[in-house]
Amino acid sequence: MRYSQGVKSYSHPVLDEVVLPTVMQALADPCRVAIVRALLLAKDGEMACNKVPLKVVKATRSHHFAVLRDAGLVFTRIDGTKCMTSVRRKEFNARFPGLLDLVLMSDKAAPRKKRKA
Amino acid sequence: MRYSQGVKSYSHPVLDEVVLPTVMQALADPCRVAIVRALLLAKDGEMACNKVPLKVVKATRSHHFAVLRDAGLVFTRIDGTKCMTSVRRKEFNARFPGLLDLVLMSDKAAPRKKRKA
DNA sequence: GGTTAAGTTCGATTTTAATCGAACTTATGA
DNA sequence: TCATAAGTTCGATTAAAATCGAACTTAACC
Repeated sequence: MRYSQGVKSYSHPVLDEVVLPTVMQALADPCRVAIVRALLLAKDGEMACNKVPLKVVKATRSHHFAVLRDAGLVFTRIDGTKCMTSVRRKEFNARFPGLLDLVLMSDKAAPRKKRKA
Repeated sequence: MRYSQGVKSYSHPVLDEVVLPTVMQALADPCRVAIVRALLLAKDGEMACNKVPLKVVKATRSHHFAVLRDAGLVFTRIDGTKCMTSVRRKEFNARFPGLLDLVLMSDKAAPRKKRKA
């Protein structure tokens, strides 16, 4: 299981190496859009994974945060037993201008995509 | 199979009813990003599905165009035996400002997303 | 040391998406 | 009318993602 390190750590990609489809992929899930929105709206700009209101269990939640991290969207720092996550605003805006604004203004619910008959 | 209608027709969603994750989903596939880029760069702004260079067969191609159509990204009109597709630029820019610009500037190849070990 | 709180990882299952071949429609043009 | 070109739809297969429960780590606190 590789917990061998003394301290757990997260790795964050360099944004220049993140490509568009990866980011789109990350934001294709309503759950993750909700996370990013919550973080953007959070005072202090960060929030414990635990505190973001979601209807999924811990494991799934952890997974979604990892996807967002890998897509360069968020930064996570360790704070005792909890981990505080924030949106990499400045960097991300520089790399993908306008995207975060779209997330911010997307307030609607996100029904599962469905083709018409 | 429902080919009963005299003339084949496409339905295009009203953009206000398209939500962000649906669009993101549509653009999460490298193949589809390539299509949108090609259309944006095409002279006359439109192109026959057939003409967009892709490494997939007809059926798959048709599928990708349908996904883009359902996400409100493109408009398809019938022209004899072929169908000309164009990006719904104005409308789409009004609904999701900046997104098309991102697609346009994304020139890199799009490797399949992969988590680090 | 024991307990709890917060996350992570694994393994398995289910869901959703991508892909293709084959059979089909439709319009065009010889 | 027959053939062809351009797409679509179906059915099946494969490949990714989402989701969960359970076992685990790590830090904090008593």
